[in-house]
Amino acid sequence: MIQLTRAEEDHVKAVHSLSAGDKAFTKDIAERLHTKASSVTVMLKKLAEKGLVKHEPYYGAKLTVKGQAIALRLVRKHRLWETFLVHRLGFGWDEVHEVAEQLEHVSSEKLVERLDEYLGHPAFDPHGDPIPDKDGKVKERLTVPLTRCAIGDRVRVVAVKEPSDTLLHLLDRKGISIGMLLDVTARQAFDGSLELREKNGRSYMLSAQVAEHLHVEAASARRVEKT
Amino acid sequence: MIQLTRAEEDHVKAVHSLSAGDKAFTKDIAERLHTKASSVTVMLKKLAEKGLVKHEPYYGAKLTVKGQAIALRLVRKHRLWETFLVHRLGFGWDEVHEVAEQLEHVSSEKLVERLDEYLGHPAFDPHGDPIPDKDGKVKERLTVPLTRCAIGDRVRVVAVKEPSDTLLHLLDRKGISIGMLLDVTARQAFDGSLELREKNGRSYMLSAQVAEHLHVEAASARRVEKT
DNA sequence: CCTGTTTATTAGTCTCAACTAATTTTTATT
DNA sequence: AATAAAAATTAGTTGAGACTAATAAACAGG
Repeated sequence: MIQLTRAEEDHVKAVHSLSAGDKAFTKDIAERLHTKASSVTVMLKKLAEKGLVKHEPYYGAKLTVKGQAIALRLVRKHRLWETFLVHRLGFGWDEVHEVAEQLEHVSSEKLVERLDEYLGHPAFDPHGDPIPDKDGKVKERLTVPLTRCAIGDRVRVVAVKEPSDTLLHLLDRKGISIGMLLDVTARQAFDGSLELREKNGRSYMLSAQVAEHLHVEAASARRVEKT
Repeated sequence: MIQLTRAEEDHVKAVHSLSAGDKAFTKDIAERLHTKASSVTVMLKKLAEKGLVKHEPYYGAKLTVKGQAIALRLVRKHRLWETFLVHRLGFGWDEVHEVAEQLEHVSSEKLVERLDEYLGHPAFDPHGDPIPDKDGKVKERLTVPLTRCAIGDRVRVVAVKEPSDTLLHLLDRKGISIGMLLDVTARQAFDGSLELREKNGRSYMLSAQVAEHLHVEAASARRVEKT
């Protein structure tokens, strides 16, 4: 198991999350890492030499199998730490990203496995994103953005995608959280905003922008997770 | 609160632990950090400019008040993490130093305070070393090396000083741990080795080298700690 | 008190990972 | 198709933090 520098790990992870199915582009990686395109190019060349990345100059980068494995281990660590921070230390879900970003670079196989065990092998993190297991396997779920739902649907909130601190803060304010069971009661024609109702009668108004980030599954589907 | 690099933090901590009361020497710092004296000199100059260290060339270094505060925060973090690893994740006390060394550099005020709370504000770490509180205060105890004890003394093991992995491993093998109540039953004239007996009748033989590292307090003194 | 040894410092080099500026390639627009 | 705009790469600097080699200061033994 090769030991990478922090910068190398950051780049591998960025390529991973920016190359959904396809390639990641230099500019986007630079933006993600708050760095410049030229620095990224150099790093991609280095990672290509190490066999972690396939880099086609001017056409983007994707991970090799080896790179994938490393990225998944980093994602695993990141999400386990987020889970720890929220479920054990009582952090708000809008406060954990930064810290987990640091913790994920601590290198100790044993630490990760013990932490996983301590948390009860959670399958999803506090934002609803799947946590890869020791072998990089993730529990897939069929989820759709709330915007895709029809009036009358009964759904369960299972994830917040691209969870910026401001979005999470807004959801906290409105009282929306992972696991909630909601009925879609109305959609405004003017702005696409949604009205939702909980079985206890409480109702919620969400803008289309917010609803786009909330992923749900049909309420009938049984939940897989429980941390 | 100035943000230091990892190397800077390591040097501050090294000066702290090597300058017990007095000064820390370049050579010793270098040895501690697995680096060379020349590198240390350069770093000391830098830390002196930042006002964290008083460096008298050729005569060693000591921390300023500012440097002290930083060192104590690092020690606090290190020992809290060690406690977490042992008491929550079930690590052996001989396995935690390396990992805590990494974790102590994670910078998040909130994380440290939450962790402290989660662990129940422990006053001592798994090796018996005191954990500075938020304000850098440590609970002092009057302890002596086991070698200083007389035949017939009843003592409680409270700390393992300079706990190398090999020493801790040996103690594990012999079944010696923090908190044990022991009677000093004999001392061999030939090599200074000690014989000790537990109230349950089990007896232990410890070499003088080992006994030197085991710090104890008179058994009558009530224990301060409980994690 | 001199001299060899130990310890520290200075000077100069190297690697990593960032940067800016200049150049090249691709893409988009007329 | 020509050219402007956008994106990527290359070249050359910089700073941090390590290193080696050379020099300087402090110390210890005779």
